Amino acid sequence: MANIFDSASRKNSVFVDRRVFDPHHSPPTLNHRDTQIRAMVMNLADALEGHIPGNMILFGPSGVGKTAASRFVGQQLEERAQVIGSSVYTHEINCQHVNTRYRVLHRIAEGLQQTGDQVIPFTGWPADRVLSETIRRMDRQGGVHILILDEMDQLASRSEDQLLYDLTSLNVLLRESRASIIGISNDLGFTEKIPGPIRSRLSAEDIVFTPYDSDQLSDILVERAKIGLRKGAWDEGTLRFCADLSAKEHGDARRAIDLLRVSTIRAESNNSDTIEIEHIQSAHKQVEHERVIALLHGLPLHQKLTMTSIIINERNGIITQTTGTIWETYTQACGLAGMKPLTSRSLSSIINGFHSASLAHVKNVSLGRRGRTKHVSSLIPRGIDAIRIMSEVDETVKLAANGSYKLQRRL
DNA sequence: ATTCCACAGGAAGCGACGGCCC
DNA sequence: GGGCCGTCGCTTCCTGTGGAAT
Repeated sequence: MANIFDSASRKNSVFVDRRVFDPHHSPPTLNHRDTQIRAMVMNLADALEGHIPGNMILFGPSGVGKTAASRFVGQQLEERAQVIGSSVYTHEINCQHVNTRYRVLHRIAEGLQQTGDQVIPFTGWPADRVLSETIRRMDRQGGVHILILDEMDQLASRSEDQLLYDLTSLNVLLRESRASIIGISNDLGFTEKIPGPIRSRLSAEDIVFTPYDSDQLSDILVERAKIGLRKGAWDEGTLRFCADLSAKEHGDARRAIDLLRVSTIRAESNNSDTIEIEHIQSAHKQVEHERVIALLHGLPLHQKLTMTSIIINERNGIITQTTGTIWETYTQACGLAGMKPLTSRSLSSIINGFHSASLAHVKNVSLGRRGRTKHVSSLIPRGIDAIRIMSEVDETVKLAANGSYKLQRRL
């Protein structure tokens, strides 16, 4: 008797090893980042002799290998230290989530937890107590501690000055160990936001990562395909197409690899033994749609109402939307939904958030005597009914959208 | 050269909430 | 149980700003 899983059998899978397409996969070598890796190695070599390596900040947009490079160099450093009998420890912290003084110190201390140590609670202790416990544990371990702060700009933009002060003063407080910081940031100008005295204590070397071009992305994809895909299931021309598409849009290796992964799934579900251009094209559309739908679903209510207002304005033919026109529609929508609107200050921040998430194109413009404002247009791909998608998870959006669309049309 | 608009966006503070400590 | 601490999502207040209009 046939089994429902027969058709899903992976015997003839185009994949050989899916793990190489995992966003957290660390490749054994890192292509096209030799200059940056060399600069990091020169700095960190001091750690092997027990000296304090200089701090570093890795700059560059997302998916250009900053995190991968720091992880790769960190691993190699720890391995080398073990061989020559020296002590080096790396602590990787993603400041997007771990973004306060308390949490960052907590995370470092947690990594050095030993049996018999008091467990530090998620909240409740005075932050100074967490700091002294962290320092105690670092000293107990000895050696050199490399703190890798991914998305470090989150700390500067949240005025976590005290934390940056603590981290840059660690070597004054530590007796038996040393510490060094590797910051990772998308924002080139973020060090400008750090107060002068802390910036000079940090005195980090800047290492810049530029987006991958089409040739480089193509090399990266070929490397992954050699390990992750069945021989004969792909050719360099198809991967080249995938790389061109990604280079044109973002130069982000992570997204290019994901595009190849989805294209492979497409090929498999079409019972094709090989990945073809059309699989990449349809995967490309699918990836973008899925990204936008996930973002829309996850928006908090007032952000949904703001996005609804932008779309309603567009549907009503308002071509150049300003903060003011969005605010009008938004307050109207809130009224219909029986909600108290947020202030225009908050709306302005929400609109900026849409820009960062690539849900809207936002540009600051000056209209001379008619003031300064933003010009806003949605970046929701055609074929996605954003209001319907947001209404699916939030009845309030439906209520607000129906009413305000009619009202606007009467204007 | 000056005025003025419609905001931008930083800073401070508030209130609610969750958690720990004594 | 009350005090303390950290966090979050706001509001309020404020100063700054580009460039067309005067």
